[in-house]
Amino acid sequence: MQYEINPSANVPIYRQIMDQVARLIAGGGLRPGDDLPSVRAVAAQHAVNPMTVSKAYSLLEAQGLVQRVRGQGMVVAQRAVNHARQDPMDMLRPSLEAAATHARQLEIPAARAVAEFKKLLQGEK
Amino acid sequence: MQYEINPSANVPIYRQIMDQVARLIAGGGLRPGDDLPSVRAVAAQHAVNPMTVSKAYSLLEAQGLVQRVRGQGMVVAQRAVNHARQDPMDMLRPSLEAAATHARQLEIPAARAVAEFKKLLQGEK
DNA sequence: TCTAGTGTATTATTGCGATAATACACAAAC
DNA sequence: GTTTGTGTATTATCGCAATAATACACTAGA
Repeated sequence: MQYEINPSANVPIYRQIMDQVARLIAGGGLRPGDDLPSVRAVAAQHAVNPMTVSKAYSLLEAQGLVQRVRGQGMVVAQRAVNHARQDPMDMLRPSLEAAATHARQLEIPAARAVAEFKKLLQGEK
Repeated sequence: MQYEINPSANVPIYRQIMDQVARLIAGGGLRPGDDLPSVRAVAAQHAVNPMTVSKAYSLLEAQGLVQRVRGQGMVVAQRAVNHARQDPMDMLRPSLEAAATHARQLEIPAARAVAEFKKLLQGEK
């Protein structure tokens, strides 16, 4: 597993990690019992401070999505799926709304925006 | 004119303003010579500090998108359109890419994501 | 001229995200 | 038992975003 982290994004790193884990659990890419990448591994791969990763994991644990196994690591909680929102679409909608707002401000025709979106969805699978 | 500002977003307020103005100019919603909402008006409407709005305007001026008319206000620069990216789609793509990534992580079928995107584009026009 | 309306400079303060460098408690493997 | 690998607590520092409260320079209009 590998996180997609953008240090220069306007979204805090610890939040990028949290959101990705939450989506992967909701989507099924991460299942109860699965291990999460270790704090140090993530920190090294992305040149990020370990405490930043730890912060993300701690908050995920507080949300009940992840459990800490002492001396071993972080594991997706058994009840994580229940804690995830019922409809994954509810987690996607904010991103779609943002894109729709931007398209409107840019006065890009809906058809063109949709076409480009399709291309991006299919292309990088 | 009215900005859409989300104080609780993870994007800085001054950046939200900047991005909106840039998109409106690129899209044609704001044309050279048009007035921007006054610093104090925006600050009052959104319960935001005037200096935060001023910061956004100053940076937009540094980018050449906007000009300051002393004692009067901010005006969209004549050459603003040239300074805007050639293809507005280039300004939209990042949002679409983010949404596509999220859809993939949530394992939402492309067809469903596209359908929801269409709905959002048409619905709130 | 006076008033109201522009944007801005100034100074100080608050909170958050992130880093750095250690050190600790724990578990699995050899 | 020592080593290696988990996550975490601690303390301090840094930079940025935002606020607060004034004060200034300028312009348009009554």
